[in-house]
Amino acid sequence: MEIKTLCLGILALGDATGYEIKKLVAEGSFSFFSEASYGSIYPALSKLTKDCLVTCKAMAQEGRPDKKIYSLTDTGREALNHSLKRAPGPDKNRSEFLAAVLFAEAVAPERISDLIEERILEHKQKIHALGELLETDMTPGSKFVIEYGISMQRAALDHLVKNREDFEKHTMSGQNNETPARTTTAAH
Amino acid sequence: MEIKTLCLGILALGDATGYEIKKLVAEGSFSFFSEASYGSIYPALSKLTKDCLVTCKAMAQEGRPDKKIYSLTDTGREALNHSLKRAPGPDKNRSEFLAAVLFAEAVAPERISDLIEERILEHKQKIHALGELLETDMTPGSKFVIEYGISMQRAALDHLVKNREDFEKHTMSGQNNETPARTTTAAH
DNA sequence: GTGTACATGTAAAGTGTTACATGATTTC
DNA sequence: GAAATCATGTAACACTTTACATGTACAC
Repeated sequence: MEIKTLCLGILALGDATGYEIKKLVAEGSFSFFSEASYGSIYPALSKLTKDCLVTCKAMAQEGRPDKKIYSLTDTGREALNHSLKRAPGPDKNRSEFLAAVLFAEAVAPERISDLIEERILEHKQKIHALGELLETDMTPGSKFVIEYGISMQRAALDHLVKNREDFEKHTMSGQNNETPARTTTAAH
Repeated sequence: MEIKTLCLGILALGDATGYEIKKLVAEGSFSFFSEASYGSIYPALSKLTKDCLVTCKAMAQEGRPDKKIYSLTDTGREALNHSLKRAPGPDKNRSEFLAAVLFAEAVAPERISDLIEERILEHKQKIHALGELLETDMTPGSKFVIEYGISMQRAALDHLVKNREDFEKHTMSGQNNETPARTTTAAH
């Protein structure tokens, strides 16, 4: 999902400033399945304004840049509607953790236990954080989505707790720190 | 995780060509938590070779470009080890599906049911595909990681099956296709 | 004969992040 | 007095994808 569509969609939920969009994406209902920095949001909003998909009202403020409140136009709503008709692209899940687990197996198996330990803590923290979000954030959609996030975090946590011992046992026995199993050609 | 580190790690599991790395990332143990195209892999391998983190043996072939088999050097192994010492960055989960659900709530609630229906099918297919992978792919690490993927897919599937009815009921009653609830300022 | 698998590589275009620039106000 | 919150914006850089370029060989 490109940032422009993301902004368009967020504005369909209500008027907002660039700053507020950033907060939603960083801490709100969007936090666990999207990302965007100011450096991408502000240009996106400018472009959308230029293309007449949103309008912008500048509100003067003292000691601060004007607050710019963006609203979706009818054209913008149509455009969003149009892009919702196509099936959403597949999820993109990038996990340095999982990669680290696979790599550590070959290069530093003694690291795996710590890796999993820390991960478990992170999941617990995230479940807690999402739980708190649930208390503020209340449209059926955000509720559904945040609860989805909680389900996923719990599933990851459960998997780690249930399978770590078995996995660690396997990697311990094979302690091959400096000489990994080299198969003919990459038969992983 | 940048592509260079990804290549380095994959080569720690065994020698491979760029083509094989691409396949691993597209269909193998890495498929559900990383991504990379030829356009990023080949340049990455060149750079790694230039920096002496990997070496490259060209194998002549008939009617095809030389097959270039890359191997990790000791320096490369050290570099990988070094980067494994830092805690892995947080996962990046981008989901057009979840965004579409949130946006559809405001703009086209009648679309939600289809969206979820298709999603359920996709999860079932992915669970099946990962199950098949399990039968070929067998180091404890890949097994652990693929089973992790299956757990996550199952959790998503379960969540959708269990919560869709309740959620759809809520969005149906509020049928606000053309006039979404506009709060003062983005209180989603 | 059509499509897929094999096999590498480059260039242009797209998309995004990071760091910088600016500065008041409020909370600890 | 230090740090966070509010508020916008640009420029340089990083990274990646897409499309192109170039073929052979085998399966259906």
